[in-house]
Amino acid sequence: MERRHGQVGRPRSEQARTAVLRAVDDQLLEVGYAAMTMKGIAERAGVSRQTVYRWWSTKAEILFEASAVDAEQELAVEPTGEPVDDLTAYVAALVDFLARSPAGAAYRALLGEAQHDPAVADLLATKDVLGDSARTVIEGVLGAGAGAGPVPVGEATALLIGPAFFWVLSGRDPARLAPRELAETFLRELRARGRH
Amino acid sequence: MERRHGQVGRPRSEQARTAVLRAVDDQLLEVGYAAMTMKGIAERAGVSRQTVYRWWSTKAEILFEASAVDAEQELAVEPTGEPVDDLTAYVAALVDFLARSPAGAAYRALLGEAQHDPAVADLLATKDVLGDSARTVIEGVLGAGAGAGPVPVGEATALLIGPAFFWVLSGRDPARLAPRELAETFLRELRARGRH
Amino acid sequence: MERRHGQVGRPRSEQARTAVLRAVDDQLLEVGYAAMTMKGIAERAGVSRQTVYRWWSTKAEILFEASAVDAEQELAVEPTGEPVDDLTAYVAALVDFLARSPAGAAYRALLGEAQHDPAVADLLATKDVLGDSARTVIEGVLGAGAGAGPVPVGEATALLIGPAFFWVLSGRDPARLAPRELAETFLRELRARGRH
Amino acid sequence: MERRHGQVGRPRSEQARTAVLRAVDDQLLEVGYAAMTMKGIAERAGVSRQTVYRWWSTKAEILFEASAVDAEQELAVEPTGEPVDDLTAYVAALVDFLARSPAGAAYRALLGEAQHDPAVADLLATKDVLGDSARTVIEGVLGAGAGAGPVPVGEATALLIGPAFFWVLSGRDPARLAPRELAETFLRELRARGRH
DNA sequence: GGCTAATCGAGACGGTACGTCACGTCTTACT
DNA sequence: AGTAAGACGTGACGTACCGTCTCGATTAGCC
Repeated sequence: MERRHGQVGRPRSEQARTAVLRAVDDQLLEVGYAAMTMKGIAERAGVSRQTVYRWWSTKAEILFEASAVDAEQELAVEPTGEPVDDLTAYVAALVDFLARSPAGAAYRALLGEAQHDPAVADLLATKDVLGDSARTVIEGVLGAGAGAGPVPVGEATALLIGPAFFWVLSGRDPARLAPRELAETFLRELRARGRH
Repeated sequence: MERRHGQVGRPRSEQARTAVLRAVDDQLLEVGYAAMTMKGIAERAGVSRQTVYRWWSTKAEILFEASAVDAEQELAVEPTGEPVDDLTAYVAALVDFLARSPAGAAYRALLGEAQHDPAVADLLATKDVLGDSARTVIEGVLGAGAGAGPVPVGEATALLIGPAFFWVLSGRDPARLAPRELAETFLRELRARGRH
Repeated sequence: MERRHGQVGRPRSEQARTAVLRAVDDQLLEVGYAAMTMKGIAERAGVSRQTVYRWWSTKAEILFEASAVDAEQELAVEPTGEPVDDLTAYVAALVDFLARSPAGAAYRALLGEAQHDPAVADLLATKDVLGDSARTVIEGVLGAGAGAGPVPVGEATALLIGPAFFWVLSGRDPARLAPRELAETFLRELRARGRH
Repeated sequence: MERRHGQVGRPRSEQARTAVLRAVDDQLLEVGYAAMTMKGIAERAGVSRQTVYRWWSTKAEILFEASAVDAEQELAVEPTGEPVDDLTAYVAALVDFLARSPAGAAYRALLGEAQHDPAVADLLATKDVLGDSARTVIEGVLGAGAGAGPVPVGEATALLIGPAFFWVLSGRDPARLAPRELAETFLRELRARGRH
């Protein structure tokens, strides 16, 4: 009776899985997060409602799985060796992501839900997309181990991301944001604190 | 047939209005924004559902009306004449508001909704609670007309609010935030830009 | 605040009620009891599912309400003064009802359900359609107060109804049943017992 | 490669078959016919759902196979040579079967289903459990070939079974039934008709 | 004091999505 | 070929809230 290796029963349909992830992306753009329903996703994916529920509990979970990979890619910047340029590129990528990318729309929707739904907050807490990307850039600029310096990485992250984050989420025009100035401001502050 | 002045018919019940606003506040704390329903609000207020719909279209509208005044009060700081102290007090008030106050919970819920619901975004755009309070403080520190200086007020606002805003909304622990350091950082940057 | 007389709220829609009762009758004939669903009834009636559930809990309840009146009418026979004729007419009506009438099909379906669903059994127990009609006929033949005679009415009822009831429910051909013989048998037995 | 006689491949598991039949009996008593499901039977039997479906189409089929043998046994009475006693014993057995025996509960459930499900009606028509047992008793009393007498066996069967059958299926209390009186009534009628 | 008109409560209405359940079929690996 | 396991599409279940509607009752200004 015992089964030692290999899976038992019919294997999960990879086709169904990707169809759902694609459907949730489409639905987000077409009808928006609020109007998105489990039923609608299933129908759009050509998959039964039961199958959706078998693998995901909420639309937030599906959206998270569907957008996490994209988010990481869109927030990665190649280091050039020049701190100001790297930081500027990152801030620009951040604004693009938050304000213009589909994956960013998903992220904003989830972060919005997280403000009043603890389950979604927990979900987002499993992967700090913004914080991770910012830390990577900051450490690339300062050298690894920068967190041991005068500014803890967590706080530095907030200084770097905060202004752009607030700008976009409060509904301000992303075109009126100057990534290079934010990058320079951040660098200036790092150096100022270093002098103490 | 036309009536030029004065309303005809039974006047709106002020009692019903305040009961609804109170109910929406209570419900937010008790069940949270997501689980809040028009039906629940009506029942909690001891008012018919029709009456709620007669005066508000969505729970967001009610919540906005119920929390706007509180928000303004909680974000106002008395000027002391000492820039660092004023800014520190403001940042502290901001964190308290966002992370600990009921009115702040309402604001975060609405801002969250706004990320995926244009109607709520429009609603929030009618009153820039955070921006206005920040501008008041900044102008108090620099003197009015500071916006004409080297840093536009809008951008300065983002620099001041951004880090704390991101910190709280991304689910980080508000206790680990140092308002005074953020205030000093902000002041340093203002002066640095002034030297150009 | 107190309301002394008259109904409160929107009154129940008589149109919806009759549409549902009619729909359940139609569905029984068209798709049969087993394939009948609350959803199907609602759609057929042009009524929302919620409205059906508001007034009835199960399809059995609806069917019972829809067929009870018909059943009573179909089982009523006019007394002629001649016992054998009255009893024969009744048995004939009983066979017609059970084997050929829509209301009888409803009754058989409900009685069938009642064999394995206590809720339906309770429902049927609220109105003994067959027993009542038989008692009326028997008392018409013997004179009221016949129950005080040698044969309790309950038992007499079983003697009169039983054979035809078994015949139809066990799937035998109703055409091969001779109502007059059953009526004569019943009368003979009544007299035989009277002689003891 | 070809195999000429005997079956090819793994033979049907007798263990699985009996486990299913036992499970369906258990389930009938524990949860009742209505709440009995193919899934539940399979799990209870420790057998895969597919295996159940391979050998039976519906729960009615399984139940029929599981209870038919028991039914026959419970309705068989040993002849004593005394007509009244034999008939009385039979009626008593019939009432016990219908009202108190697990196999009888299965029979009632199936007969109930048959009232609104033609497939079940066909199934039951393959074996006239009640009719056969009654015919055996009647022929034992009258001598074989009794059907050629004044009362066709089919009709006699209905006279003998009908009252008790109606009594139980219409939900009346089986304890208030007098088997001996029904047996005597039946005998009286047989003799009365014989005199014509 | 009667009339008109808008509000209020209650609650029924048609909708639509929810999350669950059982159905009967299928696709694996194993025996 | 039979079996256990379990995913699949299907479709009804009963519930919840949506926003609208129809009632009777209430409360004001106006004639």
